Amino acid sequence: MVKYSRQRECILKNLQERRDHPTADMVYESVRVEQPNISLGTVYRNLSFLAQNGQILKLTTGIGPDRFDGCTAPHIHFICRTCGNVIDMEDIPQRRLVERASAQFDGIIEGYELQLFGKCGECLSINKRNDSESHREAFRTDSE
Amino acid sequence: MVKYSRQRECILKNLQERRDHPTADMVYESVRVEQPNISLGTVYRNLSFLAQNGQILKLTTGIGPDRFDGCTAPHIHFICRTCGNVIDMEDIPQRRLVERASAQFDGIIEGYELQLFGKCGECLSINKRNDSESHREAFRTDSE
DNA sequence: TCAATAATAGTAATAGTTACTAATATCAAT
DNA sequence: ATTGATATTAGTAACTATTACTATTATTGA
Repeated sequence: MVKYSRQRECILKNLQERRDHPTADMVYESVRVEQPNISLGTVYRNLSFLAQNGQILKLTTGIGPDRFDGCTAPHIHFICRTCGNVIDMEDIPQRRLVERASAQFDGIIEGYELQLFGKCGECLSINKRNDSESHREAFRTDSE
Repeated sequence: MVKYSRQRECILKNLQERRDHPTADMVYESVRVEQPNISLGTVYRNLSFLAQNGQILKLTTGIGPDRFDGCTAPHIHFICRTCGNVIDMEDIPQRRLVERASAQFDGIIEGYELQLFGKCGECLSINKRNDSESHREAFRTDSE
């Protein structure tokens, strides 16, 4: 039996209002403005709950922590291998993919996930900037 | 400057000879037969190294630890949401996917990854077995 | 209003992975 | 073959992301 909770509603609303793909920790920091006493465990628990209910998406990118998406309409995710950010792209439907795959398989295919990898526009321009600067100064690290 | 190491060769050979998709720990246990003193850190370091060189694939499934694949020829991975195992499937090329995606984007798309999710044949039959047994006995947990 | 129990905050524990360091192995140049 | 530079290692510590635990609080149906 599922009971209402102010915290869960706040987490869902937060995800639906924003257009990025935050980590659990980013949601935590953001929701803390309205719910100062909310705990990180509650955020994780509710993100899992909401993802299992299909109200949000959980994205495992392989680069840093998992990310979450309040938009459940079909679309593709581009993942930047440099900064780890996720960028939404228009859906490009893969026609008959599941049928064709099922034909060579004795399990059940429930769905698929298509992720694009590469370098985002921002990381590209940082690259260019660093390249041109490298004539006059040493390599600049993240930590400064 | 890359230097030869017996350990790295052994890890690569192990992955190329097997047809499953082992975790780092599974590779470690397997390689330990020939290299009893190899350390888990060495396995992780070399798996990352080989993946970056394109000699093996690193698969982040979102279910349990990362998995590795010695077969770099294009093919699709099915991931069982119940047991986490990865099963190879024939390639179903996504024609013009990257071109179409690039058109709406200012970054660089280097590649894509298509993963199918569902329930593998083995987990399906365990389900059926449990269903029919449930008439006579209580639910059997993993831990016994 | 009350009892049952779902959900929480806060914290501890865990899994997977990476970082560190002194010792060892590789390899190009003697 | 010997040497020196340095890549790689084993072993261990540290870290990050996530889950589990527990006493307390909130929700809800009766």
